[in-house]
Amino acid sequence: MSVSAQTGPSTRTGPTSGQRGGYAKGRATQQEIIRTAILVFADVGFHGASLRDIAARVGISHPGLLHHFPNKAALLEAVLEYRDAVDEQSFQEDLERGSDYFEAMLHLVERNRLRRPLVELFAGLSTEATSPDHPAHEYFRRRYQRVLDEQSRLLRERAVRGGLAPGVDPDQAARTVVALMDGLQVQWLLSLDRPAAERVDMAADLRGYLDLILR
Amino acid sequence: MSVSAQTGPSTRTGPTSGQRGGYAKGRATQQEIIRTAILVFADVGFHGASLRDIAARVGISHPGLLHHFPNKAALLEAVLEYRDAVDEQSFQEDLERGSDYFEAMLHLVERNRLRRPLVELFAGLSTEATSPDHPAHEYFRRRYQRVLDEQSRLLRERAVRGGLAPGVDPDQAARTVVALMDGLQVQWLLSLDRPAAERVDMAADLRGYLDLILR
DNA sequence: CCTACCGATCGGTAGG
DNA sequence: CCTACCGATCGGTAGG
Repeated sequence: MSVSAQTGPSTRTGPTSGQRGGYAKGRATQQEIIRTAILVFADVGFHGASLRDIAARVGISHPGLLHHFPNKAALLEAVLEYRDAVDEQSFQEDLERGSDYFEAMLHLVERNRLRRPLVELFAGLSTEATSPDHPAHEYFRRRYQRVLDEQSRLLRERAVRGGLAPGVDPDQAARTVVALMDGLQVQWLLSLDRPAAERVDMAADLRGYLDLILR
Repeated sequence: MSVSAQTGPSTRTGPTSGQRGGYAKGRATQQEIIRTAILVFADVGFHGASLRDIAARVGISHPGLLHHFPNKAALLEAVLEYRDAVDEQSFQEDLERGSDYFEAMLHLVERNRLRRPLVELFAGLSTEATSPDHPAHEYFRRRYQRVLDEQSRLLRERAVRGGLAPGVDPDQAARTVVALMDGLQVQWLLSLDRPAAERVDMAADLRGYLDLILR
């Protein structure tokens, strides 16, 4: 898992394709650090996490971890980029399979049910990072800007085609959709203490709102 | 608070009413610790906060702080109780002044605009505390249970009087209202970087949703 | 010269 | 409430 030599020829660019073993092992270790950091950050937040804990779970020393990521903030950045890449990939694949945008959003929310650590991570960091001096502040500021802009654009497009219920403001609806997804994550995470039948169904509740505003 | 010997006859509960000056100064210090702790917890979260920092801002040593609150979790509890008391008081006063429940909710959200540290605190802690071993986990579990139950009850009452738009499920709407308030807080906090005119108006967006489901 | 780390330790801080 | 500390652990860096 953390040791996969990969010696064969490769057409890839970057350090992945070196001769004599290349950096493949290093990349594999980085991936495992990122996956482990997601679990730990999700559990105790960025401030609460210790590099020693993350490193120990991976089976290396914490200076070993710092060889791959120069500091804690750099690790956080890699984690956020990883999360975005994972989401963006499956979302795009969904769109290419013919889903419309809001369907793809609902599928994304449904997939999140199987990725509790990622949800915990994102929910926790997005609130931690509202502090202007948090290392992920800029990341989240830009992320929300981007997501809200895209959401507004889509709803305005629908509005001109008559796809919005009367009286619905596209910008307000965009903020509401995003807020709803964030807020439902908290309720869903808290509901995981309860039996499966009583848990919050994030996709169903989001669909409930979309049914109110789309037509 | 956790150790109140209470030997003399007193009609009041707690150490507030001692003779010879009593514990008034101690209570004042406790209040200042709580108010300072709100600022610090809001800024860096529970895990990120240090008792020495809070104590220093109050002007005491950190063992001095621990004289008032036996540990970090106890301080957090006091902070949460303080927040609830503040909110509950103004909310009830609002209802007594004749506001209906949803009006009072909107007023609460409007008041939050002037209490950024409390909003940061609550937004941050509510996500931190989704982890089952977080010291505030039980508090938030119960709080959401209570708020959602009350919200559902109110919406069901409205439904039987015909006060809900057709097709709106009261339980789902309850979760949506709560999720919306939580999610909008994150967007509002992030929008504080921007000029006042571009900031998220939490009350307006909540009203937008209520207008969709109430009638 | 490279990689992938190690054991030890830096100055400070955690809760108690 | 203070000073004076504890066992441990924090993020980060030294030389090898």
